[in-house]
Amino acid sequence: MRLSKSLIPALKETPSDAQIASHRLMLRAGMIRQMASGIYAWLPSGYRVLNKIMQIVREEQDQAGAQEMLMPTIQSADLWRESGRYDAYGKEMLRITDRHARDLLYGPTNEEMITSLVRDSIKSYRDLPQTPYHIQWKFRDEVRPRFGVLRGREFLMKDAYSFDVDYAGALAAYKKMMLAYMRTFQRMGITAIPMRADTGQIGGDLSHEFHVLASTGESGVFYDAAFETGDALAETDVELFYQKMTSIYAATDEKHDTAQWAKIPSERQREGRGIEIGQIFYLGQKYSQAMNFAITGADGQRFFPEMGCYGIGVSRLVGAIIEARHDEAGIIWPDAVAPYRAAILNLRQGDAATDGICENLHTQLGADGLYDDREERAGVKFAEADLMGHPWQIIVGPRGAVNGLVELKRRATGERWELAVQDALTKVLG
RNA sequence: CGGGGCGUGGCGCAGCCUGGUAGCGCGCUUGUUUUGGGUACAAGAGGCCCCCGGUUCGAAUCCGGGCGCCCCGACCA
Repeated sequence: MRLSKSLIPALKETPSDAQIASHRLMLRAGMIRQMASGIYAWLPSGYRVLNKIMQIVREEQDQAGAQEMLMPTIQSADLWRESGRYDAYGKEMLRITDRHARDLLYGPTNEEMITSLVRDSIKSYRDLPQTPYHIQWKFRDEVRPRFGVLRGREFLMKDAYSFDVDYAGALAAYKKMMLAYMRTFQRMGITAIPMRADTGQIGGDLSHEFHVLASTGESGVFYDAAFETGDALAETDVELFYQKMTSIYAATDEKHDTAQWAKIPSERQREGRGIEIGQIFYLGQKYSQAMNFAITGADGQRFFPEMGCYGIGVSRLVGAIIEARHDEAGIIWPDAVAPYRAAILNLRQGDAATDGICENLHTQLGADGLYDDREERAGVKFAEADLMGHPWQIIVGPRGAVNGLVELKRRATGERWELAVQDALTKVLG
């Protein structure tokens, strides 16, 4: 992409209504623009990040045996009356009336809908287990939206739902999903920690929240340093993984148990702040019962399937990753989710040598390269590249260009190398 | 939902108290300059001063009513 032709409106000054780092940086880097309170438009570079995150989530869900589908954003109130949640949900639910005066709502979650869908098509225990998921926009009419995409009203979420014949099956699904979540977050270059959680409005009695460590996080977290080593993640057997993962202490401040905490050697005690980016729940038969989803078992008797639900805040992750990965100059994208893998900075636009090298690099990098071909001073290009946080900057100036050399800069570490064009490219692509 | 604050060119703000033909910085356009960390000079373009009503000879400014947005708290993926 050529920066001169892109819709990536970077801002030199900070918009006054952005309080925290990720919100400020997303606005300044031209990733998003607010369209209404808690509602954002995703501009090209922000949308690229969103898509990369979505893709990683998708791959890991598929890997865990879940099947992708897509449910609508608008739901019928009748569906929610079946479970009793239409009245229970409160003002966070955005209620809509259509021209025929029928009650609709913009979905805040999809338990009712998926249960009804599965109920209508699954009639035998032989068809279970099933784990459908989708990645769709949700709406919760928060009293007070804030922090940009971390706490918007409209947000993109991956939600999966498992249906099993018995508790053992549901538990196996739960464990498998926890493993998939940890792999998902690891691939995105962030440290996430699963913590025992309340089940809140969703229901059920077994639940974990996943928190990204970030100094600006909303909740205080306490955890055992054993999480930092990543040993448990190397475990490929689901049972062993789950055992290891859940035997290490980790809790948010609400669920912090000081007696348990005291048993951990002090040199391994870690306190910090976290942002919740996902939560998994064992639901039991709450919804299958409420919505009369019964099927015939091997013994010929009718039974209610055991359910679980599993959410990841996809749009929130964009903000959470930035909270965890930024400095005074701007964002520091992990390679896997960066909008562009490398920026090509032409320091002397119009110079035959620099133009030639830049065009060549731009072609070879394809869609993952962002070419700053604007008629701007070097300082402007440096500052903006740091702000946008590309993992690599390929700096092409007239001094090196005559000898076929460019400077490669790694955003995360500040390291620089003077390299031949092809060597720089190899390093970036490697 | 309680408490506080703000709406003035794209962005950040001043002007409002004490009514009198709308201003600054950044950005944008053109030219010159500069050429490896947000360059300098010059000339320009761009505004229903959030909306509606009232007071007044005259309202960005005073009064009333709306709407929007932000911050603190309670609440939440």
